[in-house]
Amino acid sequence: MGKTSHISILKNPNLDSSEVAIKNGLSQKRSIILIGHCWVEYNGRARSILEPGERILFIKADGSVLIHRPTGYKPVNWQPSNCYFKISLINDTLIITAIRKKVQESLKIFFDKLFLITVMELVDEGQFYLHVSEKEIQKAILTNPDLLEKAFQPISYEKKIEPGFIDIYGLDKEGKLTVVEIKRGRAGKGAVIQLAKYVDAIRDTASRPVRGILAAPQIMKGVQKMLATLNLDYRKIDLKKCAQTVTFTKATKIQDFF
Amino acid sequence: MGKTSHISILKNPNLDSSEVAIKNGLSQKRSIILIGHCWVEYNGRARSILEPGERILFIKADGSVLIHRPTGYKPVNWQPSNCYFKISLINDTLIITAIRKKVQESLKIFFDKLFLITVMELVDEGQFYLHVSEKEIQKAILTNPDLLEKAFQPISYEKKIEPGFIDIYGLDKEGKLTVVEIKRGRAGKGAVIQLAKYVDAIRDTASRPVRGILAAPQIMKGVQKMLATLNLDYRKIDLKKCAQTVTFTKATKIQDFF
DNA sequence: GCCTAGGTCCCGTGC
DNA sequence: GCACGGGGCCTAGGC
Repeated sequence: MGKTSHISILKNPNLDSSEVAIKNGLSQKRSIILIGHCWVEYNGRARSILEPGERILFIKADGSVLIHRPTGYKPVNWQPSNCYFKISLINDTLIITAIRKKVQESLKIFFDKLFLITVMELVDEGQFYLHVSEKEIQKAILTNPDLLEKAFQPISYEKKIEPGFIDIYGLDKEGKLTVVEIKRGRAGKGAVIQLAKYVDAIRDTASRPVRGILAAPQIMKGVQKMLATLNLDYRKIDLKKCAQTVTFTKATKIQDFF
Repeated sequence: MGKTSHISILKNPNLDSSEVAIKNGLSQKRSIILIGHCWVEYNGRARSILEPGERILFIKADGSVLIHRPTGYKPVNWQPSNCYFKISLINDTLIITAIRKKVQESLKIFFDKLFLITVMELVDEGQFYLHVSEKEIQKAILTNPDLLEKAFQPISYEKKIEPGFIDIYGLDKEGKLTVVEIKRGRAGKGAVIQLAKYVDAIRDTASRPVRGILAAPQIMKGVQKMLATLNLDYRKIDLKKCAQTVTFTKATKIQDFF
């Protein structure tokens, strides 16, 4: 039995002490990893049987369950989060049952030998970002203007005018002057006001028709209406495609991408 | 350092010995679990950043990678099987890079603290059996066509036509050409569209009347109406009878499933 | 390599 | 609650 500030370990535990350790871990909402020899039955939307073998069982703090074989990206059996557990020890077999209530589904794991039990309390407050920055969206659109709109032609970017900088300035497919305001996340009314300001400024100096486009992956409630009132457009931006464009151009330029 | 016949464990290892253990584990095609404090960068089809926190890194013997946070069914970052690795130790940071060659993608995991390293050789030869899959329903209907409809005669299955594959193709009791689309769960509008697509394709090539049947245990709201509009039929599938049919033919013993 | 389709898909979003 | 679409979907099967 080893112990750190975060982790308790049991090596080659007998099934009795395993039962205790698992029950304690579950009641304390810890994450648990069991490595051992087991077989599995699943009953629910479908049914499955997994014959005996050595696997890794991972029970997370939120009640999700994963059973992993030594190969393959996917767990062979699993249960999504928020399931509850029953632990029992019958005839030298430790039985862990994970039950989902919403969808009537149960997963039964039978262990006859455990090699290692790890019970952890992991502290993980880090944010996860699946994204590209506003600069990268800009770069992606400049590289591949179709990401904004078919046949768009950029003229300049970060163009300085009186009220500030225009993200992208160009011509649409009909040759109309166009101001593009980019937002990385869900665009709100502030973005619309910013765009309207630039469009007005350009219209004043150019004294010819000017289009305004709000480019963002999403817009907030009511923004569509506001845009319509001000006669501005919204173009949905596909962040994934932007990421691909940026990554690709970067990778071809910078050798040591990998 | 503890050791069983299958498993090597390092508790609170320093980064130097971690580097050695991981390199050895990889070269011997073992499965490796790392528990520690890390941050992650992913670059490929999309891009992501995961800020520092305590997680579990799981590298499988086939070169698949999973990074799990303390909650959630899915790994926060991952790499499918067959990727290769680079391990380096720079400025008190252990960097594990997992690279996919087919799709140009890289995953970088940076550890500044490791709590536990587990290196395993898991022996897992057990077979996995999944029942009540779409394939099984298909097999059941082919074996006993009455499960679909009285006097139905299958001609072929997985028949390739222009838009895709027809699950079952046959003749109904009146000898009319029939396309069957099978769904294992509750069939939605997507299934109807799929069916309609195949029926149209067959009608074009056969230039005679063609029936379309959606075969599923249940259908979603509005699907019945959609089918009626498109002049397609629905046949409710009894999963229990399908399972029995397949069980009998395969002579596998799956008692009290239902 | 591309395309097609299934999945115990899971998961978010909108109704 | 149900229905629908997206995912770094993954994976298997054809061509």
